[in-house]
Amino acid sequence: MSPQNFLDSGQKYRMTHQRQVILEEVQKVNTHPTADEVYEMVRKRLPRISLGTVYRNLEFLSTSGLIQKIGPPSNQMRFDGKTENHYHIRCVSCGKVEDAPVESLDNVERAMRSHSDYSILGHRLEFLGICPACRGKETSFHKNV
Amino acid sequence: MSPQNFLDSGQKYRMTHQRQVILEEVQKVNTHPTADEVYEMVRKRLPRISLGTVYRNLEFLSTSGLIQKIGPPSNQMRFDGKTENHYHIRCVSCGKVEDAPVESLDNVERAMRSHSDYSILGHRLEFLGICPACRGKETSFHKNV
DNA sequence: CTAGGTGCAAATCATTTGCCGGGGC
DNA sequence: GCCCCGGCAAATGATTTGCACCTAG
Repeated sequence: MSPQNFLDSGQKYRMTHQRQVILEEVQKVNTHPTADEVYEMVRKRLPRISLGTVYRNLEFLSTSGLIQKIGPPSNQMRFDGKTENHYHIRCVSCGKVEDAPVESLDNVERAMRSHSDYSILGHRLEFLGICPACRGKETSFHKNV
Repeated sequence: MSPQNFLDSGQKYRMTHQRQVILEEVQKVNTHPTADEVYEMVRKRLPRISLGTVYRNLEFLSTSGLIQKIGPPSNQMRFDGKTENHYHIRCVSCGKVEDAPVESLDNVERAMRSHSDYSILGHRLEFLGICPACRGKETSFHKNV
């Protein structure tokens, strides 16, 4: 990947200094920081950077595949009347959530119990995909991811 | 479970009309509605209900185990410098996120591909637990869950 | 010169909370 | 009467966006 034009899309994006620093800071730690924490880290090197820029660039970097977003696939909570443990699949295009036809991963959770020093309370598995209704409809993804 | 006192904790909580209606509406559908959607659904039966009440009762019902919260285990996004597919464990007490020592569930994703009519893009597996540092420290959970 | 980038502040969106009156037991 | 509750509106907290300037190509 060229330093200037690292995306193979047609657009020309620059790896600016701010972007570079944010990327380095996120890669440097293994604490999976929040946007605010990244802001604090970056601010030590770039005191005049703004929180908005950090958000913009974290979004940019994760869209580019250089870093990963963890957690909230959507920022809106959803509720489920079924209380048994089961999994979901979320359409990245329309944000719809349905149940996933997969049996419970009890063995995986059991493995975690022995490999980890955490007290394991449970786990959550979610698939991401495009639902039949959305497939073909859109070229780019909806914001609701 | 008695209709009035359905929690085995010492406290006495009532299954009020609003609570009952919210519970029924969430159980009635399989669309995993957002709080707003629940509000709209419930409003058809209780026009004067407020959004705040819906939020309060969804929280109450999920804490009671009568319904389930899906998605955002925390409402704050986190970022990861590692882009390879890997899993995480989140401490429900302090909100910290670490990598989970579990190999990739390629076979599960492959199974989903054949069982589902979604175009599968990927999956996310997250364990919930209490980290060694937090264990013993607290009796009740931090808000950061 | 044109477009992407940034800093800054204001706006948005989901969610939470304080207040206060009302009803169940 | 006491305490849980619900309606309402204001507060909060994370994230996004509009705007004006700036800078690389």
